Amino acid sequence: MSTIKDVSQYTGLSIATISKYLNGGNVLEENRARIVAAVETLGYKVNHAARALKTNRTRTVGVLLPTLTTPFFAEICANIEHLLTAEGYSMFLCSYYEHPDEEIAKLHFLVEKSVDGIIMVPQSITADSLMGIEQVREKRTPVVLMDRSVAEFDRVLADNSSAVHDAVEELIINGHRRIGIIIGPPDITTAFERKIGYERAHADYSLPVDPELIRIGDYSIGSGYREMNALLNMKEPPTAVMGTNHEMTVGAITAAYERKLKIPDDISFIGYDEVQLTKVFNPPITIVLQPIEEIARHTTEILLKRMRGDYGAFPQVCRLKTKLLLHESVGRPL
Amino acid sequence: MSTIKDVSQYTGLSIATISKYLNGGNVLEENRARIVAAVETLGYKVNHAARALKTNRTRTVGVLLPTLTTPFFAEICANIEHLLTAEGYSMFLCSYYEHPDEEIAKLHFLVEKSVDGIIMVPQSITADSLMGIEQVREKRTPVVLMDRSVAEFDRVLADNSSAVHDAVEELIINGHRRIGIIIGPPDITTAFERKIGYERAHADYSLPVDPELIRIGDYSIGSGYREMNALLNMKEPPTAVMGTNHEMTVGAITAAYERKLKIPDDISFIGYDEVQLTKVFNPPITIVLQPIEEIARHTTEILLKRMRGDYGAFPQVCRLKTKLLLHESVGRPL
DNA sequence: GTGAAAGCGCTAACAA
DNA sequence: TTGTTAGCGCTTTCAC
Repeated sequence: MSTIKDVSQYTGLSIATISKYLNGGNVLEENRARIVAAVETLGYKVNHAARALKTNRTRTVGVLLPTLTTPFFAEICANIEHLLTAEGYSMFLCSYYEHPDEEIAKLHFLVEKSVDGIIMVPQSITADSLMGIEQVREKRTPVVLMDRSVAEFDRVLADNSSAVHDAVEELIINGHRRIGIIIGPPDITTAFERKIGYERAHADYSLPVDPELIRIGDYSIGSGYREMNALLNMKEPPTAVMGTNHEMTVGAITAAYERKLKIPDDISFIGYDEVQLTKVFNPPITIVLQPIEEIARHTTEILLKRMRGDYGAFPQVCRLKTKLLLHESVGRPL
Repeated sequence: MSTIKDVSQYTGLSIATISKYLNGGNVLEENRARIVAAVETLGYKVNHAARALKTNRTRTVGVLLPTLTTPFFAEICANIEHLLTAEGYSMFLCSYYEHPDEEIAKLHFLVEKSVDGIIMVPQSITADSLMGIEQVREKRTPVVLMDRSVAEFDRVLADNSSAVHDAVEELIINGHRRIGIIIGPPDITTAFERKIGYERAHADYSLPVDPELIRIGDYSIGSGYREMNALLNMKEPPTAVMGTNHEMTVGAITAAYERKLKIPDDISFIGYDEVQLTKVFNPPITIVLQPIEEIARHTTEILLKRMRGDYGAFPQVCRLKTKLLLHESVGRPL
C-alpha cells in the first residue's frame, strides 16, 4: 500500500501539499495534475485509520435496531445505508434482539468503536441511560432516535395516533362497534400512541371502549396469533380487528385462517406495515402504511446536520404522516 | 477522553506496560490491580483508530448483500452480526441493490475502508473482478462468498439442486406430470443449480421436460407474479408450480389468488424460504427451507479462520442441506 | 501556494 | 516483568 509519502516523493511535492490537495485545498494546476497522475499510478488510497487518529472522525455511523428481520426495520435500514453511502459514510449495523441489556451494551459498543453518530430505534432505554454515556451527553456522538421516542433527543416518528385513529374510524364508518385491536407493549411509545388513537376514534363517535378488546402483544407473530385467538374466543367477539405491526398482523391473520374464517365476510381486518401484505393475503387487506423512505431520510438528514456540529433546533421532533391503504378486508358487521 | 498515557501517569507504570496488559500480556498482580483501577476511574477506552494504524487491523468485517430487504438475506445477516459481535468484530453492512456496478463499487468501498474481511453474496461479479482487487488477490482481505458461487473462492452454499429435486419429486409422486417452475436468472448460480434439480427429478422418473414450463424470473415479487400468470395462461397449464425464492413465491401465489384459484384444489404449489410463509398463506404451503443459521455460522467461521491467517484447505466449499417442509399446498392433479 | 515539523494514541521491538 | 523508543500515515499549524 502506498502512502501519502510515496505520492510526495513521486511528485517531488511535500506531503503537506498532497494532504492539502486530498482534502480539497487549492494547489497549482500543474501540481494538481502531477498529484492525480501519481495517485493513479501508485494506486494510492488514504489510510482511514491514520486520518481518524488525527481528526477524531471516522466517517462511520452506527445503526442500532431491535431486530434486523422485521421488514419495517430492514427497509428503513436499506434506505439509510443508501443515503449514508452517498455521503461517504459507512454503516455499522447492530441489533439488540429486543433485549434491554443488549440494547445498552450495543450502544456502548458503537460509541466505543468511535462512530461519528448513531441512529437507533430505542426500546427499553431511558434518557438517563443515554445521558449516562459521556460521548452522548457531551454531544460528541450525536444520537438520533427513530420510530420510538425518548424525551430530550432528536427523533423521527410516525404519527401513530392518527394512523390508528383513521383506521379505526374506517371500521366505525363501516358499522363496526366491537373493534378488537392488538397493540404492542405499552412501554414502547409507538404502542402507547396507537392505543391513544384507538381510544380517540371511539371518543369521536361517542362509542364506549371495552378494555377487553384491547389486547397486548409484543410485536411478534406469535403474540398476534395468540391475541387474535383470545379475541375470537370471547363470548362476544369483535366484528373487526386491527393489528398494529407487520408481525402481529401476520399472526392474527394466520389465526383467522386456521378457524376457516373468511375476511371480510366473517370478520373485518386492518393490518399494518408492508405493502406486500395487501396483496399476498387472500383477499388483499387494508393496511396502515408507514412512510419508510421519509423516516429514513429525515433521520439521516438530522444526523448529518448534528455531525456537522449544527445543533440548531435541538431536540428536533419530526412527525410523519402514515397512509391508510384501502383494500378488501373491511366489510360491514354481520 | 483519556489515553494510555493518562493510565500510565496515574499508575506510575510505563505506557508499554499498560499496552501489554491491555493486549493480554503478563503483568505483576499488583500492577494489574493498579491498571484496572486506573482504567476504571479514568474511564479509559482504547482508541481503535490508533490501534488500527499501528496493527493494520480494524476488527471490522464488511458484509455485502444484493438487498437487505429479502428476508432470507436479512436473517442471515442477523445471524452473522450476532456471531461477529461475540468475537469483538463490528459489521459494515452494504447492499448493492442488485446493480452490477454497485456490486463492484461497494466491494471497493469496503476494501478501502480497511475491513479485515468480507462476506458477500455475489451476483454479477467474476473471479477476475475479485482478483482485480489487490487486497483480495494477495489475501490481505479474505473474502468468503455466501449463497452463490464464484470459482476459486471460499464459499458456503445450499444444496440447491437437491432442494428442488426433492420438491419436484414430491410433486411427481403426487401424480403431477406438468410441473411449472419459476427460477431466477440462470447466470445466478443458485438459479442454475435449481434448474438442474428440476431436470434431474424429471430424468429420475423418465418424464419429459417441457421447456415452456421453466419460467425465468429475477427473484422479485413482480417477476413471480408475471411468470405465474404466464404459466396459467398456457393452453395446457401446469397442474403444479414451484417458486424458487421467497419473493417469487409471494408473487406467484398472489397471481393464483387473483384468479380465485384454490390451492391445492385447483393447482398445487411449493414455495421457497421463510417459515412464515408456510402458515400465513391460506392454506399453509409446502416449502423448501434453507439452513439460514448454518449458512451464517459456517461463513463466519471460515472468515474468522482466514482472518487469523489460516489458509488451510483453500478454497473451501461448504454445501448445506435444505429441508422440505410438507404442508397443505400439494394435492393430486385434477 | 508550499514545506518543515509536531503529534494524534497506540504497538512492538529491544534493552534493562 | 518493565521501560525506552521508533514510527504507523495522516492533518495542521506556522513560516516562507
